[in-house]
Amino acid sequence: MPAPGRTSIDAIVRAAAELLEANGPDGLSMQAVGATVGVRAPSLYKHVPGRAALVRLVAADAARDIGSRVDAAAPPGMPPRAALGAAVRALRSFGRERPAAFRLVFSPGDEEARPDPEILRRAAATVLRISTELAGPERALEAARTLTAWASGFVSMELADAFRMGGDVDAAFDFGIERLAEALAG
Amino acid sequence: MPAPGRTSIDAIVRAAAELLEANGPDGLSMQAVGATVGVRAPSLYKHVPGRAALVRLVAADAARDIGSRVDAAAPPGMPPRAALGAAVRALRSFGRERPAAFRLVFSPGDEEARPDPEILRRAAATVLRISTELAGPERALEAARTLTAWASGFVSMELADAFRMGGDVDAAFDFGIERLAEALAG
DNA sequence: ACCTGAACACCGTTCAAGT
DNA sequence: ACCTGAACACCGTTCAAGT
Repeated sequence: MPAPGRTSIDAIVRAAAELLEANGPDGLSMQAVGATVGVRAPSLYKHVPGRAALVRLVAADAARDIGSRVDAAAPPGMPPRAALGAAVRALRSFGRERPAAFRLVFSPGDEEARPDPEILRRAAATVLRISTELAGPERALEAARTLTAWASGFVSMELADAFRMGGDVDAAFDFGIERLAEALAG
Repeated sequence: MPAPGRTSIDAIVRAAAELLEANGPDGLSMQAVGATVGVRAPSLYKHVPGRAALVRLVAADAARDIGSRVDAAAPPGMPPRAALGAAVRALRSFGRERPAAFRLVFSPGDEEARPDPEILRRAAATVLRISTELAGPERALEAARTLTAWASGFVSMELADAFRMGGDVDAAFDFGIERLAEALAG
């Protein structure tokens, strides 16, 4: 009769995500995760191969969440300009709710922390659909890249508190949405 | 007669920047920096208050470098659309030459690693000038934020190897430049 | 004035030993 | 099958002692 197992991979990933959001990347330590789920750090290695893999699992969860939020916000059939706004607003909302998780997904550092890009494929498909409707199939990929670069860059800068010249940041976001929609429609 | 000092703050920052680029953030350890400049790790504390401060000095140097490259690429008097292209191309070049330093400046993580935003002010002024010429004084700030978000987002994604759907990434960059120039000109 | 080794408090990770 | 304490190799940082 094997021991029942005092914790689970789900509880571990959840604890890691909470610690990351509460105390930053350094706060996501194996010892802290263990303490949160009620186990010693070495026991975590029965559930996950190491810290890097755990961080990657957190990132993958976040990427899945982003994907389903973007998909839900901009369902097929929505007029493309409205869909563009809804999709990037969903991304921005996620960034504000879970800034540390957002960084994990979109910050280029930490090679091994990045989730499998496949996970963001559904979100990518939605952005590509919107871009096709706006810019036409010939220019869809370039348009999708322009849109994604702007949206992720804007939210990254906002989270980094990089908008320091005053003014209305919400207005700048709306400005970007409008101008990009026009620009991509060409 | 005081000891001459076997190393210097300049040599330390230079060594830290090289280690960061060569071996990533974890490679920038006090011990490795000490070994590079020919001193034991504790001696570094005579020159710099700690690792976090050292990382910040590396980031500040990188930000200064970005600022002067952008300024030099897009001098006053250049037609605004050409200046826009030149400025963002200079940013992209920097990112490709020093990806780790680019991440230090533009990645939202690592609160304490970010350089004083004041350092990027010259570059910000150049972008704001270009944006004013394109979008007019009323919309200059929004336009500058749109442009900066897109450019930094694009380079970040490129460094993260996030463009995985094939196609020509250079063409997508040029597409972004053209469409943004039109969009900001309104 | 600068540099050193030793020490301290933390990491992540491995592993033999327990249940 | 899972959990543990002990151990190992690393960190950053402090500090008394050397020159």
